[in-house]
Amino acid sequence: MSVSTTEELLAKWERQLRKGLLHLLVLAVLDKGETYGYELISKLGKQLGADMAEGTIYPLLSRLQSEKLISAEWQIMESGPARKYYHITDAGRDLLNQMLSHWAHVNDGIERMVHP
Amino acid sequence: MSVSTTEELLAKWERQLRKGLLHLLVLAVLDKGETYGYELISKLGKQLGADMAEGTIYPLLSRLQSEKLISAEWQIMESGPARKYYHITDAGRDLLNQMLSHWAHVNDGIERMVHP
DNA sequence: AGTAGTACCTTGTAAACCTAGGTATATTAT
DNA sequence: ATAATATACCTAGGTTTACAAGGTACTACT
Repeated sequence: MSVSTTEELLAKWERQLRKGLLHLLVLAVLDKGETYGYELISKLGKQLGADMAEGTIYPLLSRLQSEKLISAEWQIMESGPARKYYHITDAGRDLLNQMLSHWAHVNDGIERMVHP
Repeated sequence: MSVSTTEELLAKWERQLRKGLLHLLVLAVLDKGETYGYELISKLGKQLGADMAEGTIYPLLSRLQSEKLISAEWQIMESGPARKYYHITDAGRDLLNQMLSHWAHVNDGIERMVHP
C-alpha cells in the first residue's frame, strides 16, 4: 500500500469536508427559493467548485424531507420530464440558522488557530 | 420512527462537519508546535467547543502518520505515563496550506450564498 | 488498598458521500 | 423513422470515519 500524493489526499479531504457542509448548503439554497434536484446539483457545483454526484444529492434530499426540514411536490412540465420541487420548512429554516451560527463559531476558531 | 428534534439534528450535523475539519485542525495545531494525543484532545475541545473522543483522535493520528503527514516519537516522562509526541512533516505542511486555501474558497462561497 | 488522573490503544456501529448502474421524457441529428 | 443527446429522477453497494465502549499501564493521594 503506497503513500498517496498530496493531490489525492486533498481531494479526499475536500470530499470529507463536503459531508458536513452539504446539509447547510442545500438548506441555504432552498432558503433563497424553491428549486429541484437537478438544478440544485449545478448550483452547488458552481458554489463548491466541484461537481456534485447525483447519487449524493438525491439521497440527501430524501433524508432532509423525511426529517421534515424540506417539503416536496411534483410539477408536470409542458416540455421535458417532471420535476420535484423542494421548499424549506420552518423547522429547516430554524436548523439552518443554528448551523450558520455554529459555522461562524468554528470559523472563528480556525482563524484564531491559524493566525494567533 | 419519529422525527428528531432540532437539537438532535444540529448535534448530528456538527459531528459530520467535524469529519472534514478534524484533519485541518490537527495539522494546524501541529504546525504551531509538537504535541501529544492527550493534550491535543483538550486543545481541540476548546477550539471546537465540544469534547473530542479519544476513539476519534488516536485513530486519526495513526492515519495521518501512515500518510506521512505527521511523524511521531515516544518520550519517557520523569513522572507519569510515556507520551507520543507528534510533529508535522513537510508534506503535512504542504497539505495544510492547500486545505486552508480551499477552506477560504468554500467560506467565500457560503458567504455569497447566505448574503447575496 | 483503592481511587483518580494521565496517557495510550482497539473493536464495532452508524452515517453519508460517491461510483455505477438504472428508468423515463423530450429534443435534435442522421 | 431512429439514434443520440439532454433533462430529470432514483437505488445498491463500497468506503471512509466519528464515536461509544471497552481495555492497558503508570503515578499520586488518601
